[in-house]
Amino acid sequence: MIKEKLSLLVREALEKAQQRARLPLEEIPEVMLEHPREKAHGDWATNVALILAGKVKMPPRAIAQIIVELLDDKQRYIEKIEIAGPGFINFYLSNKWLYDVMALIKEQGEKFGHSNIGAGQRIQLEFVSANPVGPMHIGHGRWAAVGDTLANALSANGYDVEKEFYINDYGNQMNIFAKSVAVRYAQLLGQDIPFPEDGYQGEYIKDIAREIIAEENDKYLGVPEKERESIFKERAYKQVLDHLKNTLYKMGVQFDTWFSERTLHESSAVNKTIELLRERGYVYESEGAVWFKATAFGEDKDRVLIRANGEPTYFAADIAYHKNKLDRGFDKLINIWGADHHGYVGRMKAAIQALGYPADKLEIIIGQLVNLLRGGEPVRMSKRTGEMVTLDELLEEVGPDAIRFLFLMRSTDSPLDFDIELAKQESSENPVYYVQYAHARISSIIRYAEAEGVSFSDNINYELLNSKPELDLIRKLAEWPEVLERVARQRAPHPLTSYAQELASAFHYFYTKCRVIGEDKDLSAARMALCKATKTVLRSVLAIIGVSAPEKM
RNA sequence: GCGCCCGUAGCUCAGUAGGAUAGAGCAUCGGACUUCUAAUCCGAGGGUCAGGGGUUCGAAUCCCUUCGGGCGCGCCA
Repeated sequence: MIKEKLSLLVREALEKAQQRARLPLEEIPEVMLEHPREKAHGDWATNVALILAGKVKMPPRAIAQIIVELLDDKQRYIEKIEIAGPGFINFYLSNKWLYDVMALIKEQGEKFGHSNIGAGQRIQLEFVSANPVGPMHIGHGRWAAVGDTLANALSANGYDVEKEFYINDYGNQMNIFAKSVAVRYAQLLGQDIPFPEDGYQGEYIKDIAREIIAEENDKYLGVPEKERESIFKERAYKQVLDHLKNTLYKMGVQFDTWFSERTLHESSAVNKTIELLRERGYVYESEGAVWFKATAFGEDKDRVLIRANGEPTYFAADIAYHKNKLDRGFDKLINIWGADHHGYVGRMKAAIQALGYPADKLEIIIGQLVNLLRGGEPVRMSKRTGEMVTLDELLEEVGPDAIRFLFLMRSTDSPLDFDIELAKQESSENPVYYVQYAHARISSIIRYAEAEGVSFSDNINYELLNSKPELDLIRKLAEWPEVLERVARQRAPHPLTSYAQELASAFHYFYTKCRVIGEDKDLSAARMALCKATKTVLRSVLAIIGVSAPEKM
């Protein structure tokens, strides 16, 4: 891209300055290019002269002057260079490179902006991983949107990504779940028995019980309690899991792998992993329990792997799970966890190291939680009391496009206030519609041209695109590769929605200023090409965000 | 008490590796449709970047500290 080209040009100029002893340089620093905040300061700027000033003991503007003198722009992409302020070098690009971008978009289509910085690196991305004991809530929706979009962005940058859902289908919560269904079943069939204190109160538990009654009536009333619970556990589990998959499908999220925690216990992978850690010297017994020596890796406490009652902890299974992932040969594991799990990060990284891997083999993205509001009032949610708004209900009320877009607009470092009333009420002024509208408008122009029987030659004279709205729009298109790469590198999807809005805005502005289909055939052809290029990039952005690109609105 | 995240316009938030005059949307006010979609565009007002100190040519950004908010700190998952 142009950024790298400019950086290289400056570097070459510095090398020349070094050879000709114009600057007393020991080594050439990395040349950083950035977009100046002020458009009047050019398309790109570098502060390299300011950085060097201290080292070579010369005024920054004098250094900048030397760099500019020695800079050799063979491709003539630079229109003008200015030395400004304390010593910035500002580059004003020629229109030629913008027209080259247009040609590139036409040539590459929706692959424009994709890169190969991942170079086939295998990444395993684990996210959502909701417990299969109830419907997903809104917080899960945020991780679904963030994880899926991150996976898309990484793939577009040449990473080989696998999306995985870890099913916590083992342990006490499953038993409580089963018992809850069993009691509801009996109650619905007229038995007067109390509901367990720690049971799940949600209406969905009754729904599951009703379904069992509808299919098999009171067949299980005579079955011993233990056995009944065990049967119900499997039925209910399967049903909830199917439901989870369906909800995620509606969100547009599909996982490559669904990994069951149970299999780790059944295959004794958990025990084997503990033994492996023991061999490596990180396991000891105390107070009747088996402990992991997390303090060996700077943690403040050691952690229990097997309780005094002989049951392995969730943590033990999670270590086995991460070992399983590492054994599958991924270059990097990325987990997306809610902020309520952040205290868990240190010990998991300690475990990775105890298994013999560097800590950075595992990356953990901590996302802040979602606060659900309705008309400004907080909605308290609890799986135990069953008072909650499910992701399904939200999908029904607001729709997947708006949900994904709204969830991706904010940095995952910020807690997100999600007001249902607002999301519905604003739905016609929602940013997502603003972006989609730009796409629909372009489609409409294309339809109009077809209906009018207007045909364009393939030989497009891009130089006719020389007004401000046109050039601004092309400039915005040219930013796409930078945005996409940054999202992948920083593992942060939210710049995508900003970019989508900016691109839509640049198009809407162009649309009001420039008539596409008109008298001048050549100009019409060039503007149509610009519309199509914009459509291509918009589709690409929306595809990565996971939002539809409608032809009509 | 300790740890992580946050505090930027009336509201919700961006702000890329420390750069030049701190941005966007919503809200408010004022304009623009006889022409390819007005779910649009143009303009205006609005700020002690929570407070204080430090680092330097230069700080919303880095360091220290105070205040305020969220979340953790289980032989729960």
